[in-house]
Amino acid sequence: MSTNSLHKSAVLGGAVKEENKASESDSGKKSGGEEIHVLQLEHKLESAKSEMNEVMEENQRLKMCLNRILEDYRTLEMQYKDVIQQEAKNSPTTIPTHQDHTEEPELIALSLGRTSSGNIRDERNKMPAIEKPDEVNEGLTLGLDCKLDVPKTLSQAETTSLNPSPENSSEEERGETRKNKAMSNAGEGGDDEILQQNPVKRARVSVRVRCDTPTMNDGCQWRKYGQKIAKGNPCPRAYYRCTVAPSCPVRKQVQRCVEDMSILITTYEGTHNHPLSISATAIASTTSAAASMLLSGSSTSGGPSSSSTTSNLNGLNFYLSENSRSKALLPTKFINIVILFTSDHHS
DNA sequence: CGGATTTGACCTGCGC
DNA sequence: GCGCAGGTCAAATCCG
Repeated sequence: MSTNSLHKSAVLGGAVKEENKASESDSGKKSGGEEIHVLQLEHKLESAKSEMNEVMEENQRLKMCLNRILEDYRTLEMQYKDVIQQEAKNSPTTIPTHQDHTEEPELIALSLGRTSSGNIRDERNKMPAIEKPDEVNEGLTLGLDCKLDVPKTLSQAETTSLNPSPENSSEEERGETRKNKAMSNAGEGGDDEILQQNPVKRARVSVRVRCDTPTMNDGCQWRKYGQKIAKGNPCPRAYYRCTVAPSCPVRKQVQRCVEDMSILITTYEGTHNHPLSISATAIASTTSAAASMLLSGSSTSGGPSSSSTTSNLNGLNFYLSENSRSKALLPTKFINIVILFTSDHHS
């Protein structure tokens, strides 16, 4: 995970040495009239050193982050196995298999890690057909992929179409305009139709960071596609779309907090269907871990309809809340997970 | 000149 | 049914 950063620091270190050599040889040959040049080189050396230190610090943070995630994963894995064993003991004939978790009502499932994108079909494709190689889709993609599973009454065919897999989510990204969706709502089955028929809830992760820059550098490439003045907040809300991969369904909203203008609220929606950069992976995995922790807690204490759950993990404050439109003016199809960065963890 | 951003118009969902 | 607000589109504009 952090090997690229390590490599980066190694390369940086090499560059520093090179410059150091150069400055030494220069100072030996040249006269005092070129001291300015030597000073410039020393200045560069200092800046390179500080940059290297920053990279090393980032490496340390990423390592710690990875360790935390691995620990969480192992803990959850153990708990999962225990639950399986207990359920198998209690009612071995009636308990559904856990691969088929769609039969458990109100269960929130969060996937972290490999996502099998399946076949990205290209019906009604208006965008340039950029065929993604399978190995990209099968690569390690870290992202938030949360869903509320549907009640038992739904058929298997329906439940399989519910999963917000990249196949489904990418369908939104095939250049299909909302106009076309509206026109096709009566006939063809699109995401919106599915969502209307079935109460699938996608996760939205809000990251609140004290940040002076217009946007938080999260390692991804984004393209702005809209801006709105939201009610109750004079600061405009900007809408961004991930442009790392042409079919990536991930979007984010960026808005300043109305109470504290120095706080930047970045809301991520969707799952990346492409490999992420190191810093992006760190953020995605952190949010996923937080969401996993919170969702698992809330699902056992009354389900996601409960108002909110708060927790703390290594200096990060998390709370999970399902926004109802009347309260937060957000679509009810989303579960909103808010992450407060109380320390300067933003990249 | 191509890609990114801006911005007004339009669509959709929800509450009354 | 109407109005409002959020979200998206796409033409115009900007910028490197």
